[in-house]
Amino acid sequence: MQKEHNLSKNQKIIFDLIDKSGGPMKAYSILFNVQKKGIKAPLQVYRALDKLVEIGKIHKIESRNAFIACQNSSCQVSKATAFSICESCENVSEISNLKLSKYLSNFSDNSGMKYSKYNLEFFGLCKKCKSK
Amino acid sequence: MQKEHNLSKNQKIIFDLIDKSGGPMKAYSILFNVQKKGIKAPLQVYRALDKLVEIGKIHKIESRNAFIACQNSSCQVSKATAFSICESCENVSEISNLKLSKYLSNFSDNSGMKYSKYNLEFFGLCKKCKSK
DNA sequence: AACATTATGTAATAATATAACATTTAGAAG
DNA sequence: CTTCTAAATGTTATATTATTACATAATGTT
Repeated sequence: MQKEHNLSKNQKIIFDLIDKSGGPMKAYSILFNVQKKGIKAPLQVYRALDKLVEIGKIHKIESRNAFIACQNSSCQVSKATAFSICESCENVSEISNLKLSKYLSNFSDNSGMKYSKYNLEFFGLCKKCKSK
Repeated sequence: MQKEHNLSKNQKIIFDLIDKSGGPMKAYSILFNVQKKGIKAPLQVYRALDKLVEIGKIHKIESRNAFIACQNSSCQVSKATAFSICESCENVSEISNLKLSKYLSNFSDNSGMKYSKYNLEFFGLCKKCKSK
């Protein structure tokens, strides 16, 4: 069960925007979109983003400097994320594949490192873009 | 076998610096370090980095905006990369694990996407930092 | 030699992200 | 319900990362 976090005003505005967009959004595009709601400075956006990432409501797509709403309701915190990214249309979706997440969460090598988190990004062409 | 690319002057200067550093380096830190060799502008650095990434001599650590020399001589191009990152000391190493790379290269789901590339970043504490 | 491709040089600027400081709000503890 | 603390907000300035645009030079190919 996902713990219910009471989002603050700015956090809620920004989460709702990203969630409704259905895809990845960049920080300054978020800023532009929430200025009418009184959020005027980059830092206000980044602070909300940081918190939303921390509690697992959104994830950062590192290769794109963009943020997407978590599409996996069972994901309490962002400690094991996997995405598929179309290099043509830039569509992003979160992969929820139990076998994959188990495999990666249990991965260990001989480095002596204990892995507590991972992020995986797959790249390719989506169905639509392939057939063009 | 890795194809021998004849690196240009700037590419060679920048690759040698990253390679000798033994770890990840950031673009503007690279710039600072090569100014005495006549490379004066960010763009000169980014152009060399782009090319070096393209031919697989270096990889970008997306979560850190940093670049590291490829530690895997059989890696011709950067299409399948995995790294372990210590969140305390920021040490990064490239993981070369045949089982892992096979598993990920062959991964497919029901999205209809054909994955041609992936990047995986594991986070945790390295041996040294764990014992502190 | 002519051409195409790749690399370089330079200046300006765009895009992404954080530091520092003051104030306010929301919860928890008494 | 008041005192305390942690979290969130507001604001300005600035740091960091990366690209656009345009001119020139070097390299490789036919």
